[in-house]
Amino acid sequence: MGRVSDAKRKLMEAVTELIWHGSYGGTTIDQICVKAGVNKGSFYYFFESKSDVAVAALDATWLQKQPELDALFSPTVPPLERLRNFCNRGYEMQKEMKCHCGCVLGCPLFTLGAEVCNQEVKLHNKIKDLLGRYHTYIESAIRDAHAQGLIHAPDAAAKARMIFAYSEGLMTQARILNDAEVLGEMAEGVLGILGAKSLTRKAA
Amino acid sequence: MGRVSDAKRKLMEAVTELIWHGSYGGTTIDQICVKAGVNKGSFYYFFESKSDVAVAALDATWLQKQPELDALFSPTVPPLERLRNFCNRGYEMQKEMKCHCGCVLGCPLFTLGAEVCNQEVKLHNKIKDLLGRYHTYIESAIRDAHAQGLIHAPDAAAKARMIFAYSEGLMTQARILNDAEVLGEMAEGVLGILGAKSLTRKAA
DNA sequence: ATAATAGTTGACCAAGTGGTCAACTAAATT
DNA sequence: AATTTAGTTGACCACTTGGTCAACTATTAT
Repeated sequence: MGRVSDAKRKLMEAVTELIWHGSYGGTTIDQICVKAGVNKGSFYYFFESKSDVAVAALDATWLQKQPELDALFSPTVPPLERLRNFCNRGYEMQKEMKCHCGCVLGCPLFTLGAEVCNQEVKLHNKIKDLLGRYHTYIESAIRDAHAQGLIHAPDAAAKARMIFAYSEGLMTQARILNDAEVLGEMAEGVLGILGAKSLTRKAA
Repeated sequence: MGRVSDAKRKLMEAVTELIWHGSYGGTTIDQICVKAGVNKGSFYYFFESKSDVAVAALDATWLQKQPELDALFSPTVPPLERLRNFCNRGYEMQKEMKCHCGCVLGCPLFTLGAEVCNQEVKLHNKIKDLLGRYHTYIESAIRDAHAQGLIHAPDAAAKARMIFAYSEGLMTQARILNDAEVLGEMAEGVLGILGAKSLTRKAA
């Protein structure tokens, strides 16, 4: 009933791209509207503010990515392979992005989280929530790997924190250097941190 | 000859604080002037733009920190101890900041670098330069540790990239979570990555 | 003293910002 | 065909932004 529209979706896509390519603070509502091809009046019909549309966009992106992550971290996949595939998927994605648009943009959650953590409470909380989910995937894979005797990691949570910091740090470095190739070592590095000597060799 | 002034220094201090607490994009020249207690006309007497003052501030901060880093990474200090001290110094600094102002702000170079990398060429280059210097300290410590037979790290550069990504990732996570305690594991984690089993035990 | 120099001031401008609104239009319901 | 509803439009506002400038003031060298 009433008119139908994809303006809301277009606005969320626009803000996602602008923030990822540039930054949150440097992105204006006007820019978002222009990029989405939507008038400002329509923006305020759907959203209250920039942080509002950003939160909505993160939610939408997550819903889109979750099935992919569930597949990657499926318990049917050997745990160390889950981690290796996760790393290599990140590597491939950034390589593709570099080809497509010339830019390596890293992990949008981590970069954005670091930017807004002292200014935008709602957005910050959403990011913490989503980053926590990634963390959960990693931790459960490590726990499984330990349970199956593939690695020695009695404190899976601690190892997960290490892997998480390392992978996000590497992603951010790739962004800063605009070089996807620094991610080529990620899977190896992660398995090395876990002490999975035998599995360190490549096996994409 | 002519009038003397500390406005330039006050402006650099102001921009440093504003960017570190908040973000580059969210900081305006007006804010910088207000915080520094300086008129806008004076701002443009000393600097051309926001990115200009930011670059100058980074340079000034580096000059201030360099002696401290030279001491930390002095060749007279056993190499693994250099790294442990470096990590623990970061930990202590962030803990102190949390007490002082309630905020854990992480590494300003890394956060800022991730924010501006696709927008501010000069600033971005300066940041890459400075981050590279940190990297150099780390790499040389690892090379020395290997040479002295303390660890097995024939590819010191690769290990340095890992340590760098891990430590910066952890710093950023501390910022996002506003929790300095995640940095408590840093020294241990770094030495673990280097395979320095015997030295993993604490010895601040 | 005076002239040269280094720095300050605050008014001013054009452009951009976030945000509002009443009038309008297209689809779905009855 | 009439009505309701969902979405669109673009003009409009007050405010902030980056940036300029001529007049002013404090310091130092001669």
